[in-house]
Amino acid sequence: MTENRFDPSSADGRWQRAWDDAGTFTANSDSDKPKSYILEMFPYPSGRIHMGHVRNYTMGDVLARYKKMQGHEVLHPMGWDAFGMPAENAAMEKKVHPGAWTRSNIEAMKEQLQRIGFALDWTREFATCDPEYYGHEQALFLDMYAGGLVYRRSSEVNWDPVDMTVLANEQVIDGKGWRSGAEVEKRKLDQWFLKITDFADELLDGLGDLKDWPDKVRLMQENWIGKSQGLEFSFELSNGAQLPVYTTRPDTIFGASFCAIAADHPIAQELADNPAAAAFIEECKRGGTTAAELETAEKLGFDTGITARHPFTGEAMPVFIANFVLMDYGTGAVMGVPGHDQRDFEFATKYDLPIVRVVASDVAQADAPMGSEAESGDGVIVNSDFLDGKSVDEAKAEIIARAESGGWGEGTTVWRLRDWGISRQRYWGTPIPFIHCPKCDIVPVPKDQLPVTLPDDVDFETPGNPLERHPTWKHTTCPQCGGAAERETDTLDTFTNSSWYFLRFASQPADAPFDPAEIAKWMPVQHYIGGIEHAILHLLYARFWTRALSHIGKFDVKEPFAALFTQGMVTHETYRVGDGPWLSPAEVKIEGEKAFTLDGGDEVERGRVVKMSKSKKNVVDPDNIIANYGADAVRWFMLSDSPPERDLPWSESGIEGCYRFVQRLWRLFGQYDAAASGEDKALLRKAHQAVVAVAEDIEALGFNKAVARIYELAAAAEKAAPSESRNFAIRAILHLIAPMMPHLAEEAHAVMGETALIADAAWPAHDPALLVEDEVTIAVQHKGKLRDTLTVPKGASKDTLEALALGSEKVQRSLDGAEVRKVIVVPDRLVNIVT
RNA sequence: GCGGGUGUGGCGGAAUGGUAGACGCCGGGGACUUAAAAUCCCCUGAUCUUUUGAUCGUGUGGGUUCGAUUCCCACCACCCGCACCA
Repeated sequence: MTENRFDPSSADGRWQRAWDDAGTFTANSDSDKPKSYILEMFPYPSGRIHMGHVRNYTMGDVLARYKKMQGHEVLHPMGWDAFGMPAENAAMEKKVHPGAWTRSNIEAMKEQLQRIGFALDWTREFATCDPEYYGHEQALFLDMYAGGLVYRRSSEVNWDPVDMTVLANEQVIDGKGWRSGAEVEKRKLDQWFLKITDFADELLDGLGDLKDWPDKVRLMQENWIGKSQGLEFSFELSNGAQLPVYTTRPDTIFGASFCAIAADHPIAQELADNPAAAAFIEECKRGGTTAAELETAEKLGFDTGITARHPFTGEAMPVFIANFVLMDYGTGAVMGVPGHDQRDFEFATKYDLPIVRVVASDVAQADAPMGSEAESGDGVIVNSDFLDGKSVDEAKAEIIARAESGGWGEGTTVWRLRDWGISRQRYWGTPIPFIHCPKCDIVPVPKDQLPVTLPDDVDFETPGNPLERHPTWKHTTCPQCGGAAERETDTLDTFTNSSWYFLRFASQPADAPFDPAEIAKWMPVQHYIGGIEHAILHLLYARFWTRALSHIGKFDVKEPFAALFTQGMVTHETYRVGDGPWLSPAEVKIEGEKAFTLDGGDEVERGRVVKMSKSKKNVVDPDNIIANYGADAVRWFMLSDSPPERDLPWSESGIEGCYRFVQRLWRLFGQYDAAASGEDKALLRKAHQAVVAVAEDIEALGFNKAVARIYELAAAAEKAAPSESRNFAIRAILHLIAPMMPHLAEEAHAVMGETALIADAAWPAHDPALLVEDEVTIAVQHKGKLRDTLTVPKGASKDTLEALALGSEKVQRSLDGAEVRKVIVVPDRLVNIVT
C-alpha cells in the first residue's frame, strides 16, 4: 500500500460500479440457499434523501449484507411510494405536472441512495405511480370487490368550500382548511370502503403470533382495533319507541339512573323541531375536538322529556341528549350508571340524578356512601336483587344469559376499528376502476381494459378534482349495456399503494400482480424496518391486505412481516436568535458553550435537540456529509453510539470521529503482513470472540454494540506485534466491517491481493475452543464492596477461591480482624465475604 | 384521563442479580514537527487524601438479597400513543 490514506471520493464510486457490473445484489429466486427478504419502508419521493432515510436504510443494508455473508440468498429491494398530495401541491405552487415532479425527484433520490452504496436489487425497482403497478392494484381491488370486501356508502367528509376539495383530518386546522383558511364543512359523499372490520378478529389474534414485533406496536394496534365485549339491549321508551344501548358493564344494570343519546342520534334528530333541543344539538356539534378542549369539556345534557323503562325494576328513567356520547360507537346511546362510570358520575352530579352503589368491596359495604368519583373497579354486586353477592364477572354472565333467554338483548362484541374509507377526490392516485352507468348502476371495469390510466393533460389552476373537471376522461361507455356512462373520478387512498408493494417486489410478472410461487419462496419479509409513525395505519393496512388477498385465494400468507423494527429518529440541536426565524446548523458557529451567527456575530440560542425537520431548519444534508467524509463514515456514524430504536443526535465531532476510524482501519489493514509468523493467543482469542459477538449483535440489531466490539478488537490488533494471529485478527476485522463499511472493506480486500468481492465472501469461521478464556478474574467483595481481584485458572474450585480470597492482604486489611460468618463463592466470578 | 416507555459521568451510551461507567465524543497533559495538520501515548464520575487508599455514586424514598443499574412497592420528571369508546 503506497497511499496511507483511504480516499472515499475515488473508492466509493469504483466499488459501487463493481457491485453493479457484477449484479452482486440481484436476488436469484431459483437459488437453493435459504432465503432472506430484508425490507425497509420505501420512501415517498419528496425530492431529497434525508438523514432519517440514511439511518433506516443503513440498518437494513447491514442486515442484508450480513445475511449474504452467512450464506443466504437475500432479497433487498427499493422502490417509491410515489402517489400523494405533495405532488399536487407542487403542481399548484410550481406549475409542474405531478408526474414530472415525482419522476425527477425519484431520479435525484435514487442517485443519492446509490452514492451511499446500499446493497439493493435495483432490477426490481418500481414506483407506485407506474401504470403497470397501479393497474395490477386495480385488478386486485376488483378481485376484492368480487370477494365481497369492497362496498360503497354515503359518508361524511371534510369539505373545503373555497378549494372545492375534500380534506384529510390532518389538513383541517382549528376547523379551517390548511390552504384556503376557509371554514371546513361536513358533507356527505358516496365513498368506497374496504371491509377491514371483517378481519378485526383475525388482525387482533394475529398480533399474538408476531413475536418479533415491538410490544409497543402490537399494543397500539390492539388498542386501535379496540375489541370490547358487553351486552346490547333495548329500553322501552315512554313514546313507544325502542332505545338500543350497548354496555360493557351489564352487571351494574341496577345502578342505571338515566339514559343518554348522542346529538346526532335519530331520536335526537326527531326532536329537532323543538328549538331548545335544536339549539343544544347545534352546540354539541360546535364543540372543539382538540385534546385540551375535550379534557376540560363539561358534561352537558338536554332532558328530552322521554323516559326509559328499566327492564328489571320498571322504573322510569329520564333520557338525555348528551355531549359525551358518540354516535359512531356502539349504538350511539348508553345507560347511565353514575356510581361506576366516571362520565356518568359527573353528568349525574350536574343534573342531580340518583347515584346508586351496586358494586362494593364486600357485602357489608353495600350502604357505604359513594365518594367524589365513580368506582369502576372490581368487587361484589350489591343492591341488585338477584345479582347480590355475585362477582362482577358472574353478574355480567348472568345478565347476558337472562337477556338472551328473555329475548330482550344479546351479548355483543363491539370494535373501535371502522371500515377503511379509501375514496380520495384527488388526481395523483390510483383511479378506482368502476363505471357509473345510468342503466346498470355501478359496473366494474373489465380486467382486459386495465389499467385505467390517469390523463396527462390536467389543470391545477381551477379548484376541485382535476379528474372530475377533465373534458373527456370520465366519459366512457358502459361495459354491460354499451350506453354512455361515466368513470369513477375518485382515486384510492395512497395507503393502498403501500399495502401490497412488498408482494410486487418479491415477484413481478407482467400479466399479474404477483406470482404465488415466488411469494411462497420469499414471504414473509424477514426483517421490516421503518419509523414508528407507521405503527398503526400502514402496518395494519398491509396486514389486512395480506389477509384479504389470502382470503380470496391469491396465496397462503397470513402475516406479511415476520419481524418488525422501528428505528429512532435522527435529531439535531435547534438554533434561533430570540424569537427570530430558525437558523440551520450551517448558519451557526459554535464556540464552547455558546453559538453565534456567521455574519453578524449575534449570540444564537441553542435550543432543544429534536427530530431533523425543514420547519426547524435543524437539518444536515447527507450529500454534503458524504462528499466530505465518504459513504462509510456516514454509515458507521448511523450505527454507532445510540441503540437503533432510540434517537440519534447528529454531531459534527461524531462524524469526524467516524472518519478518523475509517483511516485508522485503513492503516491497520496496511499492516497486514503475509510473511509474519508466530502465535498471539490472547489476540487470537479476542478475534474469535469478536467474530461470534458481532454476529450475535447484528442479528439482534444491536449495531451500537457491534461497533464497540470492533473498536476494541481494532485497538488490540493495533497494539499487537506482527504474527499469524494478528493477520487473522486483521482479516477478521475486514470481514466484520464489510456489511457496515463496504467500500473500505472492498478496497482493503483488493489491496491484500484478493480478486473476488468481499461482498460475496463468507462470514469468518470461528474456533469454539478459542471462545473460552483459560484464566478468569475473580472479584473479592467484603461489606458489598470490591476489595481485591484474583487472577486464577478457569474452573478453580470453591475451596481454592475462598482460601485465595481470605489470603489476600487487601481483604485482611478490610476485615480488620472481624469474624468471618459466611463466604459466598460463585465459581469464575466472585467471592463475597460476610462478617 | 387511559395505556406504554425512558431516567446511569460534561454528552451518546455499556453492563438486565455478581468488579458500574465497556466503546465513542468532548476536555486535559505529553511525544513527533522549524511550525501546523495528521498520527501516537497517558489522564479524564465526585469528594477527601502526599501516596497506599477511603467514602459517596445508576431520578427519589422504601423493600427483597451475602450482593440490586438490574427484581418488588410507592413517588417524581420527561417522552410517545390513544382519547368522552359506554
